[in-house]
Amino acid sequence: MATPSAAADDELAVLLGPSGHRVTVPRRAVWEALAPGAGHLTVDELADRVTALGHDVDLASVYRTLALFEELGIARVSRLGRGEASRWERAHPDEHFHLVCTTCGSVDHHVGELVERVRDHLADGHGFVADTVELVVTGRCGDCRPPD
Amino acid sequence: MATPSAAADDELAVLLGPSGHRVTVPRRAVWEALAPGAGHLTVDELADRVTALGHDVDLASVYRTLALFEELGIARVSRLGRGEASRWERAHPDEHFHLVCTTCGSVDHHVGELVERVRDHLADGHGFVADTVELVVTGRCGDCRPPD
DNA sequence: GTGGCTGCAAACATTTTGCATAACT
DNA sequence: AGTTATGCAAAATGTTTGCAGCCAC
Repeated sequence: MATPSAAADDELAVLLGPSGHRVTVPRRAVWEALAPGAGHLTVDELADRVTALGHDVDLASVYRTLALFEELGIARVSRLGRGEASRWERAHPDEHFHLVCTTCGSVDHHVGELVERVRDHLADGHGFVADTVELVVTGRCGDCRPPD
Repeated sequence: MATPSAAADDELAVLLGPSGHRVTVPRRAVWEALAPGAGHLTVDELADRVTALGHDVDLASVYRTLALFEELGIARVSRLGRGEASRWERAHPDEHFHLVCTTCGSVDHHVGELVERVRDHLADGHGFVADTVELVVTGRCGDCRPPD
């Protein structure tokens, strides 16, 4: 499959068109690589996936594409660990946070009402209008936790 | 004041002594620069403060010192913005989170029960043992918020 | 056709590391 | 004395940018 699907093509056209940005091969490829279920990808991993899809996109273009996607609100970045690279995913409508296992390195999403609660808490008289809420929890996941 | 105070000296001796680490000039200087109330400092800012205190400490030593302090649990690092450098502070006993204003760039602490609540929430049947909880909220602070 | 987008390469910023020397206990 | 920590310099990493040519619109 060396060509991004027509579906992704259309989808991107809808997402990019209104803002006057062009639909290009690198952008379609990055959007596909960033597919739902792909998890939290570093730019390098993303570039590898793009290559696996049969494209040869420069790292700089991947960075520029991601910056654009973030600006448009269709991708999301998080800084998950110490000294680690940024990790990207498609933006979800759901508020969620990240559970980073320090043993196996897995990163899980955790959708919950917690993030919303943070927002509410701040809205109540703290004079701070929350824009983004980034919640990262490190620890040991169920699989890596030493048995009790 | 070219010499770190005796107080900081004693304090560090207490903090480092038990673990067998030595009390040295760079470590005393970094500990002083990282004084409470100094806010969230980048390594560069920290190095500048060290210089202002009359010392000449190499950046590599600042990094090594901070890594040690973190390992000992007496300093804390956060990745606050996109592409930004890490910011350091002395570790507090209080759980807290950060409010980053996207307009004026200020970073405030916000001590609250929220972080604790996150921990409790995860402990209840999610199989994840939380180690650190990092909560960063971006938005507009009271001073920068447009009047209603 | 034209302006936005890409690839390339080089610059940049932050952080880490190897090694000989200096300093603490 | 015996380590351990430091300074220096170089490398590694992640990300950004300038510019000439290309491509979607």
